[in-house]
Amino acid sequence: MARAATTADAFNAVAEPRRRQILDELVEGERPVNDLVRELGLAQPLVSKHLRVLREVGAVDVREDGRRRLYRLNGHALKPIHDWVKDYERTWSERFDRMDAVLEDLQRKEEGDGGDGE
Amino acid sequence: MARAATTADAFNAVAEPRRRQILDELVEGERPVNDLVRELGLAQPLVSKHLRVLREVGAVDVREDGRRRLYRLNGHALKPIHDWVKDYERTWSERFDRMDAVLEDLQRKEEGDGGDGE
DNA sequence: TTGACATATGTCGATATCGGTATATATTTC
DNA sequence: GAAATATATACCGATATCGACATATGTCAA
Repeated sequence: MARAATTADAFNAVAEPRRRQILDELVEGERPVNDLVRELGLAQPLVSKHLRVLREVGAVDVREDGRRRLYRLNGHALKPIHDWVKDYERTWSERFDRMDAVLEDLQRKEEGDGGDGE
Repeated sequence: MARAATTADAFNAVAEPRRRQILDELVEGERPVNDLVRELGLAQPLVSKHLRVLREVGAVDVREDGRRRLYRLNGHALKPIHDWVKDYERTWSERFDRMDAVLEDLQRKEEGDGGDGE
């Protein structure tokens, strides 16, 4: 055994900088492959392959248009990533520190005058 | 040329399910390697290697404690991931759809009676 | 039909990665 | 000092991945 499956999930799909670039382009809207090739400055086959990976994890959808294929973003596939990192936000965000402070304050107050007037 | 650098950034570090597991354990607090070995059920050298990757991207810090090494989470390294994926949230979140509706509504109103009463 | 255009796929080479096993390097305990 | 414990590193094999190039497939235009 060696090297567990990788390209099969959103986390891996997005680990490739070029694939992130592609998604960033598609945020602007539907685009044919050739546009991406020009915008990223990559070889066409390479772009097609990256698109395949993105397609396989559901991050993009394709639509036929004559001899072109229009790729569209499907950000829903990225939700698991968002959900996962979200839980780590408290580690760096000061907002949480301040929220903690407020909560502590509240608790202290409640303990201090348990049930007093107002 | 082949296979661009990978394990060098947070996105790749986190693409490995086991490494995510390790981080998830460390959210609970500082832990020695052996605890992680037990909790993940992996071979010790493998855990050490994954920890090395996480260390190199700054996602964990180490502290010596006798013959043990205590690893601690440093979620700050995950911020770039959060920042990136955040922009895609609008793709799946209904909140944004409703916000768009409200904004459109406001705009329509403003255009409808440009500068009228009140 | 022929040729130009748009895209996907196949093959290949170089290399990175994961996991396993063995071993090195502390550090504590006896 | 010797044995035991905790962790890191080195090496190896299998395989996946990226990028390059060539080529297949499909569509439009003349």
